[in-house]
Amino acid sequence: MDVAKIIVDVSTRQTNKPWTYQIPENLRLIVQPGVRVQVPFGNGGRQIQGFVLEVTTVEVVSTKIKPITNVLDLEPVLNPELLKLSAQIADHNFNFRISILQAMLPNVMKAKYQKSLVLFDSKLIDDEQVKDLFVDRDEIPFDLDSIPVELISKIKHYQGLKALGFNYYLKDKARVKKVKKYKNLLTAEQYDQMRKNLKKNAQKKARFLTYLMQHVTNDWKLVSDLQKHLNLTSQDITLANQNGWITLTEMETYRQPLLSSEIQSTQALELNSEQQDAFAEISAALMQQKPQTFLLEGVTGSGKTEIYLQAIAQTIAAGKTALFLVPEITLTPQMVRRVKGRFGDDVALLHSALSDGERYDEWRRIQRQEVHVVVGVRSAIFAPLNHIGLIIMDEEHESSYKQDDNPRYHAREIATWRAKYHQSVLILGSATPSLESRARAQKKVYQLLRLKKRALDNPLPEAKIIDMSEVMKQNGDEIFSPQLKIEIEDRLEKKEQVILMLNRRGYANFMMCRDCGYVPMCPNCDLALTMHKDTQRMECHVCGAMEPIPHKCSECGSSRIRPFGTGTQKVEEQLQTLYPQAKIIRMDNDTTRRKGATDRLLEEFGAQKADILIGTQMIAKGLDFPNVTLVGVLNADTTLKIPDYRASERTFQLITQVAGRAGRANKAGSVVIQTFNPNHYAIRLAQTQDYESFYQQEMALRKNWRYSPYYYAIQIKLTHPNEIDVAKISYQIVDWLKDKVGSDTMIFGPAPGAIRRVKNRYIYQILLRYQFDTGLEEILNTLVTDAQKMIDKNIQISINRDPINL
DNA sequence: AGCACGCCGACT
DNA sequence: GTCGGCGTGCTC
Repeated sequence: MDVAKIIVDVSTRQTNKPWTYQIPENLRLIVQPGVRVQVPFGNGGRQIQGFVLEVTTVEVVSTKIKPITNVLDLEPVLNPELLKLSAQIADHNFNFRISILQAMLPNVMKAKYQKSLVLFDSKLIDDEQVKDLFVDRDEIPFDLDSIPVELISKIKHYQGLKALGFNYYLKDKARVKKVKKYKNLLTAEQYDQMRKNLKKNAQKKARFLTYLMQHVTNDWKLVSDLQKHLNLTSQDITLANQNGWITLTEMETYRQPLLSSEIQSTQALELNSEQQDAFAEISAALMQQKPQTFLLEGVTGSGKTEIYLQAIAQTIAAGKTALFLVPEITLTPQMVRRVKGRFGDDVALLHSALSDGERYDEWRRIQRQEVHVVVGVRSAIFAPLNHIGLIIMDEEHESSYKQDDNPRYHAREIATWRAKYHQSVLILGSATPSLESRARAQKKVYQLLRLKKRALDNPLPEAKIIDMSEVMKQNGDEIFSPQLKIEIEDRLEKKEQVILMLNRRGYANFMMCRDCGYVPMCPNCDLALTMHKDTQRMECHVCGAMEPIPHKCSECGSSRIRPFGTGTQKVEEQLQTLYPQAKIIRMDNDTTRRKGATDRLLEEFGAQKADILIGTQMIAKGLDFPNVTLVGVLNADTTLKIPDYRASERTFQLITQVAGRAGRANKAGSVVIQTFNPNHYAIRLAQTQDYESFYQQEMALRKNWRYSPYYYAIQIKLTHPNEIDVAKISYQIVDWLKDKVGSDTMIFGPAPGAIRRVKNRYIYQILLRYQFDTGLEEILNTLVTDAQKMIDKNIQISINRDPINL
């Protein structure tokens, strides 16, 4: 019997392996690895989506094997490479395979399920409420929005009597956009003849026929163009069709967010000698088709992008394809214009700002091998390109390439895997490489290419460090130092622009009662609520819970409850008071949540409609505004204080990057860094943009403390509604692990999470650090599979490799 | 996840 | 004696 091994769309450990389904005779030719199918699952008649991994024949026929209901794709949507990759990512990151498979495809291809209630026999129903559900239909959608909860048990009752039943539907949200096209049916002479035969007053028809006569071709043209041009109604078109002037058809089209025809094409720029040296190395590897990884380390403005573009050009010329990953925030319209300007329609764009339909279309263009270049964010690493010759990961140190929630994977890990699979060149680029990558370059696993100069030869901005504890002592201002104010005033006067970064959104960090010290906390999490003045709410930045701003302390009744700490909103307010004439733009999670808001704000700032841009770390990256000559880091310590061994690395990267925003064109820029730790090495070295020294110092510390890149880290996170239970279980798991892990593997904890409770679940974590432990992956996969049923059903375990947040 | 099955308390 | 509450375990 022909059967298919299928991964079903049920996210549990027990279903994280292929299930066998019979292939019905009529589907035998279509069912093949990589297609999506619809299969029955469970004994309730439920229909779910599945992915075919392989097709085989079995001798022994188990009665349990059910047949596939239907096929959702005529052609595979996942190629053998991606199917294979999905298994490895799932195992390596302790994910469900189904969620990886879904992450590889556009959102619209994820199954949408609908359940409906069907009336079998109305005579068996005597309850009026239930009868009323079916007014003029005998099938209604069944969901808790449309069915009153109190009717559920009655419905179950009638289901037992066979008066009612359920139907299950699986919907494919993928919609292909169609467009109307027409083709000429007659020759120019014939059109001319018809025009002559028209009545004198048929002016519109005459214009129509003249146009057709002048534009006779043998291909399909857009009806919409015709209509726009001659101001025709759809009736005119139908008539022309009936008269035999033209023939009509509907054709598939792509939703194109940015037409390449609207983009000016650009030429390759000339490389300076440093860039040429780096490019020569990459070019040689591409030419020899040598699988080589490069770490391109270059200060902001050193012209990394131009090297990428020329490497892509060379890849295309060799008949191969290129994958270009950039972090979310750097994929700005300017960036898109630059790439599309160079490669035109040969580029597909996978960006989170696209609508689901647009992303689906871009994906299909890639799937059909209609493009050679893919530019996109993290998930674009799964783009179904064949014959990959080059993969580029810009800003490779960016933490947005790794996501701590499902599905967990690091785009760099996948880039490495795919580069190896395709034997292609991989370029990791950054001004401040992750220590992991820089260390690999040290060990010659990667080839290090360095760009030390800015491409346009303008000097790096001059940076000052301001000791805020001194400022506090002298005039009590905790937001702006006098030095920073002087510089801001200077720029306002000169009509130059200012960027200020404060890595904390909201108005005030928290509220506190001055009499009893009470701090309003989130009801669901162990965390103080942040005050937001614009929405007049107290907001939890972890679970999103909101409360009104208290005017009286709920503990002691005192009205002396005040905001403490500073967020972007407060800075904006104070700045506006200090400089009423200045136009200020604030960019943080709150002002950019709406779609397109980020681009709009940046465009406004770029067009110099504002003097000051204040924002969280999202403004640190990739922006290139020539008129910005001052960058202020208001509180460099916010990232430094995070309890994570990467705190110094992140602080260094952030300050270095934001400092790079100053003076990018011909104007000299300056940077003011305000801090309470003026002598911290991360801040000192960021002042001089001295990555190499930072790398040396930080590596010594990491070695000493046995952190990455010397040791790998795996975090086991346990959550449970009860704090005592989660602690108990955590200790049991540590005991269980102790006998099984390798001899050099260190187990830390269990310890309560940095935030002890999130969304009413208590958090405990265990940290494993090791250098070599080949059996660990399997042990941990066993742990997630078995722990739940063996210990406590309420426990949730998630395992996270190299976690970003500890 | 979502469904059925089964064991227990409350009610006809 | 029956209904329906939720805890438990299985799904090709």
